[in-house]
Amino acid sequence: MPELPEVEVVRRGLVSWVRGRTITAVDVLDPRSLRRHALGPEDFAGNLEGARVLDVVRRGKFLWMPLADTPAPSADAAPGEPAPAVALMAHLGMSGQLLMQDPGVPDEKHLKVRLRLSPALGMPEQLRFVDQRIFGGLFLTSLIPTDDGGPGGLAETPLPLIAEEASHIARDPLDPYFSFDTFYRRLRARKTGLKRALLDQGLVSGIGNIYADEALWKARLHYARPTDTLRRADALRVLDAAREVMTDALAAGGTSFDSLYVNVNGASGYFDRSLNAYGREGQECKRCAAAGLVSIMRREQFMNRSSYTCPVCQPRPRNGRW
DNA sequence: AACGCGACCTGCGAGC
DNA sequence: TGCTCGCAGGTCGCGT
Repeated sequence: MPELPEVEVVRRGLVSWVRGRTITAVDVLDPRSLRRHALGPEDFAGNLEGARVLDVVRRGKFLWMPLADTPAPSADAAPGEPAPAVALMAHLGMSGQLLMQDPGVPDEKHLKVRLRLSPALGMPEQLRFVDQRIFGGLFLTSLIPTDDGGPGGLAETPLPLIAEEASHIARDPLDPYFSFDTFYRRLRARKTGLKRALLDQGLVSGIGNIYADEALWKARLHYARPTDTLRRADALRVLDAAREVMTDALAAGGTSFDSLYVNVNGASGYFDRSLNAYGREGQECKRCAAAGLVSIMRREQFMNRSSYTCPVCQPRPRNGRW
């Protein structure tokens, strides 16, 4: 669901509301949303109550809040040893939302976790995690040192620490520290199709099914194009396309078809009006139409999900070659 | 080691 | 009306 632009919209919204505030109470309404917190809901709540939120940072689609003043470290920690840095991690999965709400607002149908925050003038007092499909979730994670410059993303204060659970995630194309050379070298070493590689968060992060199709369309490349035959110019074109489409989507407040994808204030983005490939089965390819040609966008199953392509300007690679 | 599939969930609309 | 099916923007873990 939410891909990089949607998660970044949430991060930007959240940071102004929660930075510096203390979590005073935690209500876990559905423990399934804490599936990745191995120690259970009581441990989760107990460690959060009294903690202060230092920032909101992101790596790919993972979002986390480094915390201060978390309760005492575990009993087996050596005396005098500083408590390990801890963060509240959030992943929105396919349908997760993080919403700032006033206490009087009725519980959302799929409200899973409520964090009550210390009062602050003119600011909502609750941060709510709402998730219909429960593919997303919240959990606590350690922050571990990284030599790669920190979470990067578009964090205001990139720390030289990264959430352990996100340490396998590559940088995203909008990250100033993203290295095209590294990406291209690793891409060429793979024996797989281009779209599968674009969706691999360990190779390049933030791209999901919508923006992969948009970037491939823009770059005139087919999703099954073998990565080990990609020329540098092809890879650069599709990466630049991903960057453009995600930058535009970010400026529009993200893509959303319905109320499932909203910012922290509950508002939807407008980027769906700008989509050229995703969801356009049966409609004319806009680029072909502009050139006076008629070509109908098609939808195919790939990786158990839909892929939208123009049969004319994104021809399927033949016998493993271009 | 890397690839590719199935599992994890709920809800909606289409078709019968 | 009510059932079934297919579909939905992600990630992880397993088998090969």
